[in-house]
Amino acid sequence: MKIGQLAQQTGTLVDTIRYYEREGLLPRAARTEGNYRIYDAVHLERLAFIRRCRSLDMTLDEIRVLLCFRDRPLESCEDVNTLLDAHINHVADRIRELLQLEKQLLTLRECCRDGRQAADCGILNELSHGATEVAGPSVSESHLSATHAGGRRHVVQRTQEQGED
Amino acid sequence: MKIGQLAQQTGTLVDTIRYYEREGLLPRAARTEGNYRIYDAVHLERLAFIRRCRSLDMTLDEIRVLLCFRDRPLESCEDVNTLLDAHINHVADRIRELLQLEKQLLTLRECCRDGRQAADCGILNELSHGATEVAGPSVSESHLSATHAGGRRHVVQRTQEQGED
DNA sequence: TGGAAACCCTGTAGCAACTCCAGAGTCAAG
DNA sequence: CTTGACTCTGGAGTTGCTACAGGGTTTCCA
Repeated sequence: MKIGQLAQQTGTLVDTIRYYEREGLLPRAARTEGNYRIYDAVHLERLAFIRRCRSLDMTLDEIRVLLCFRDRPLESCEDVNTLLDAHINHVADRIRELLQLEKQLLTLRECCRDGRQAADCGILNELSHGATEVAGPSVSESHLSATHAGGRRHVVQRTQEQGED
Repeated sequence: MKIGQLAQQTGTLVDTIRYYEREGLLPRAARTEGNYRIYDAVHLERLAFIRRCRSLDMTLDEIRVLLCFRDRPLESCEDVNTLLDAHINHVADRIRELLQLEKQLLTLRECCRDGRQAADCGILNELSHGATEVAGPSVSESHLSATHAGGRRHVVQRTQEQGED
């Protein structure tokens, strides 16, 4: 099958598939005479695996490791467990951070219940004046962060339509 | 004061301060004869404000809006409240997403309690085989995402030491 | 058969919010 | 006068894509 079909079947953008190939997550695809990439069921399986991992918010590096294990089925899978545990810890850490952040924000929000002049706004005053410390890396001292996505703003995976066969 | 001192007092990297200036969050600083930036208490206050907002995980765009209100103290601060409410919602959404993700990961982890061969690893099998759907954008359909930081991996704000005065 | 539509190719730039580096200039102390 | 600490500018790199531009290929339909 061609790249567009693979994209559709896995809910991936064509560009993303090419990106994974560049990154070495997918092997270089064979080509037709016209230089089109062609894929088979093995590719589809592998890409589906990658997408499933991504939907669990794993990094490409983490996925690379998992793929590595898939490719060597005789080795012990202990490191898979370790990796997953680490990932679970990342997520748990981030949840804790965000809960704390939420609390701070709600406290801040309490400072100004109704519309006033900005000069009297409790929120602006609070932020200017600093009950919250400045330097303290309260959030994001672990390797993961960001309430807002880095670089992918509207991730509406709109698999482009291909003529139905 | 010079940029290094400002950096130290706010727990900010020098590069970050210059970046904020480029981005228009800080006004262009006056210069010495030797072309060094010089700052005063007003700059320090403003930077501290920015850093406090950042520690609450606001985007630079959100902060720009808040700074705008600070600069026009006679206007109503209603939009400040609105902005903060929106931000709180972002954070709450993200928490919900991550809690769901955590649950999925823990379920996955249950698939392989002890070290086996990778071929028999319940986790790898589960990921390959897809009880979790592929295409579903379960995580990150809102505009914010990322368990792992986009672009800043270890955000250990190590304010570089300057000779003690 | 011809031409348009739909698909594919490569390469490059952009996002957010920085961080880091090179290569050069400035300044204070010894 | 040199050393070292500090500063400057400009540019590249980070993550995981996404979105072009500017071309080539295939397919479909009249």
